[in-house]
Amino acid sequence: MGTAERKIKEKEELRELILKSARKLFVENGVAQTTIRSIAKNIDYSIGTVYLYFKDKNAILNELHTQGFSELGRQFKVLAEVEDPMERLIAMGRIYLRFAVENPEMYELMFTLKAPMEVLNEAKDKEWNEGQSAFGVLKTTVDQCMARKHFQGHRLEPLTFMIWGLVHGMCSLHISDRANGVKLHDAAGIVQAGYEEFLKILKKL
Amino acid sequence: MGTAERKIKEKEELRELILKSARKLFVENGVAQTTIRSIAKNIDYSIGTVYLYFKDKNAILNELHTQGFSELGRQFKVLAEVEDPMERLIAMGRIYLRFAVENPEMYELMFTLKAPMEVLNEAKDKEWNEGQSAFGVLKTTVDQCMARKHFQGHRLEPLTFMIWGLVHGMCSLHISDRANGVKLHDAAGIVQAGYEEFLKILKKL
DNA sequence: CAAATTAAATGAACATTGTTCATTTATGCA
DNA sequence: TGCATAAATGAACAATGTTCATTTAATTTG
Repeated sequence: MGTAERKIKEKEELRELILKSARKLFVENGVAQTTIRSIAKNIDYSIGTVYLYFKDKNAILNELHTQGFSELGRQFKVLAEVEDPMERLIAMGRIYLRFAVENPEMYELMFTLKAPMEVLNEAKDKEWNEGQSAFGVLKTTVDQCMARKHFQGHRLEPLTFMIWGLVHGMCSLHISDRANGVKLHDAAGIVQAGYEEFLKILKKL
Repeated sequence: MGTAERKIKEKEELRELILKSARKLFVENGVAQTTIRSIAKNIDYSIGTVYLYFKDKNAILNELHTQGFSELGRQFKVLAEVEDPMERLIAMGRIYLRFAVENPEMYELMFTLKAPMEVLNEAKDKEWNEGQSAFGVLKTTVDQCMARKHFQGHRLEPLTFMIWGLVHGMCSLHISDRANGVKLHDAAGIVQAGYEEFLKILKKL
């Protein structure tokens, strides 16, 4: 069945095209400003066609949110070369920060917006795998740091959450425009500067 | 002119009524689910009346966002009694965390949602006073800690931003439903637990 | 106090959105 | 070529933010 295979491939290609278009518009104009109509228009298909490939707008958001985690994970790949877990932890934070600052719309989709998570809420027993595995990677690294006698007296899970929160919080304040009041630095600079302070603390732990 | 005064007061009262209704609906059903229509219906006025008192929906969001800062500021009042700046810093964090966990919708309005900030973007040279003064309070406390030889080798502004980010980040992850994957604790518990880890670190600085 | 003027309130109407679905068009097969 | 299936369409609906001509109420004035 050569034709059947081709059709499946074609369907997959259109699906990808929709996602690509959606993403482009998100990045250019923001998630809120991107409508199903604008996505459809962008690829010269009708509104209805988009709904043939995605249940609703949230499904698109969720898919892109997953793509975001794939990309962040890809950027994390270089960390495998870093032997020392503490160094790896530090490098991981840097990559995370850079990703957030360079891809604010994607970051919002991944860590802030409720919409992409509603897909999970609808289907019972669905879990946020992306987040859990990302958290798992961080936790493993922190655990390895602890094995080397760092973070003595700390509890693994809450400490990991705190570190995640620290990095996420600075990104989040920056992206939601709340870090503007801190004027001594350019918008993205304060995030980096804040991280440097964290590193000074890390050295002591 | 007694009548003129009364009219001004009446106008102010209806304005407050709209805000009160809006806030009630926000807290009950979430910001996204609260429409101008539902606000109007809730107080038995027409849609148009709401627009007589507020330019648009963002103006209502902005006003409530400001109310949120007033309330958080009120809760911070007890901190005046805490002499030691480090203790004060710790207590401030606790109050902040509790406020966020107890008032998630308000917190989102204050620190996450873009809409209430758009009011500022429209009018040039307007600043985010609420955020800046809140940041200022935190900065002053950190500065006093530094005067007592804590945080040696750190820079005031970036360190303050880092601490704010740390606390905000955990709240933000919790509220946006991203802390669910961390299963060993109940939803709000992980935020507290994370903060405890931060305190362990603080003791050493 | 009645008429006129001003202020306040109304809700129909519009534009924009997400979403659905009966209809049309294209495609693959006998 | 005709038929059955798949894909695509876009009109139409409901919900939303917003506007504005009209109505209603209140106040002032002669």
